[in-house]
Amino acid sequence: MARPSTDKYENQRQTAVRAAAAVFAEKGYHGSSTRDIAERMGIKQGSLYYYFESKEEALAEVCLFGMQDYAERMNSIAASDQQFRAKLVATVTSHVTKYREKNEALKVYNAERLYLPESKRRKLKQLGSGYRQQLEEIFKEGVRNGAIRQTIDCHFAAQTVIGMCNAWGELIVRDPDMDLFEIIEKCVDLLINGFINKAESN
Amino acid sequence: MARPSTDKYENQRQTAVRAAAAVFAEKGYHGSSTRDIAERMGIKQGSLYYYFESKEEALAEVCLFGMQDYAERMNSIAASDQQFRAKLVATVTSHVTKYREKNEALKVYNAERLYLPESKRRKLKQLGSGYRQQLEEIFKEGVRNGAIRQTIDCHFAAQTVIGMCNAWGELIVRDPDMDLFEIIEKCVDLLINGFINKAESN
DNA sequence: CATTTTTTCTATTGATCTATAGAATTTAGA
DNA sequence: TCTAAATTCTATAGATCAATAGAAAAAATG
Repeated sequence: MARPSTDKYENQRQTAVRAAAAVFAEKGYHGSSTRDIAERMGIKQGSLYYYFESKEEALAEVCLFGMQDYAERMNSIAASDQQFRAKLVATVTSHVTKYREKNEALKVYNAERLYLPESKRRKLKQLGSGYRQQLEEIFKEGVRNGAIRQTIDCHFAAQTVIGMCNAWGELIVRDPDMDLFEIIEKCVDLLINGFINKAESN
Repeated sequence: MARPSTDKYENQRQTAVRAAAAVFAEKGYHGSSTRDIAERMGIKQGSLYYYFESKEEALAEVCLFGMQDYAERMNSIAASDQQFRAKLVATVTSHVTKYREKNEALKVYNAERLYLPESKRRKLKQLGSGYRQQLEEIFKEGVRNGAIRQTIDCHFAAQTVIGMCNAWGELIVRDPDMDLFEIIEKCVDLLINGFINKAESN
């Protein structure tokens, strides 16, 4: 039962995680069979259990894979020495770009992670709320140095940015031809300036 | 096989749709069994088929139930004689409030509708894109009469508002204690004004 | 080449699930 | 009350699925 640590094993396991991500993204966790996953990577159903202890473990791995460096990137953005606006651009870019890169895994994280039992979700929760908190800090800093309004609710702001990025991420996954750069630009413009026509504003 | 049209039948069918909505919302379509649904309404698994031809039909009904008057309400908002801002407030209010009212059904519509076959999704698609188009029209009108900037991409704007409302809807469903009014206010404020501190803006 | 380790396969178990058929029960109408 | 219709139940067929055990094949090692 001990896992070999050969190169081939690690490679195949990575392949398995990606295959699971693709299948889960398409059919949902409960709608996918272990047979689907195995077939996608060119092995038989039973052989999959050489790489995963259970289907549930596969889901956990996919979610982690989808979340990981995404959370790490936020760490470096938050710690960086940029202006508020630059940090916001970096956040949205990082978030939305992830959907293009490992599109399936992040989608699975958002849509299916709640089916994991508490024990397997703990680490994910940590990553997720760490992400949100750091984004919140960016907003708090923005308030402090006057980049954004004093009245902004930073918790609300962070949740909204995440929600907006996820919503566009979904659309991006479904339509690979979409222009990422354009979307990022427009999202940031909306977040900073709103839709209002200042010339007419009271 | 013909369906009775007694009051009791209609009532029980409605009960069945709501039960299905609740179960699908909690466990997902594929994660739910017809037994779960039947049990929730206090009948046996087999009896459920007196009200639905198939599990899939149940999903279609739930989605329709979740979308219907939600789309209708948008019709009347778009047709109304209000200013841009009022229409935006009405839209966000209507959208977010729906999540509180029939919370499960709308969540199911968003998360599970793609599992329906084309044939059963056609009507839903119509409702959905009708909704988006009317929201787009509201923005176009706003551009025309100068309420919002000329440079706003109305398609982007509509998608973003929908995405933002859905994201908050999800959070609202998960936390029943959330203050709807506050969220609506903040969403609209963000959409109109952005986060920027105008006093400092260049 | 011989042997050990790694990887994949086959075959199967037991569970669960959708859907159907027909019996039993309840309700409504004459 | 008697009868017909409506509603629910029981029982089961047929299919699929996750997971396991052990054989077979492939790859690595000496």
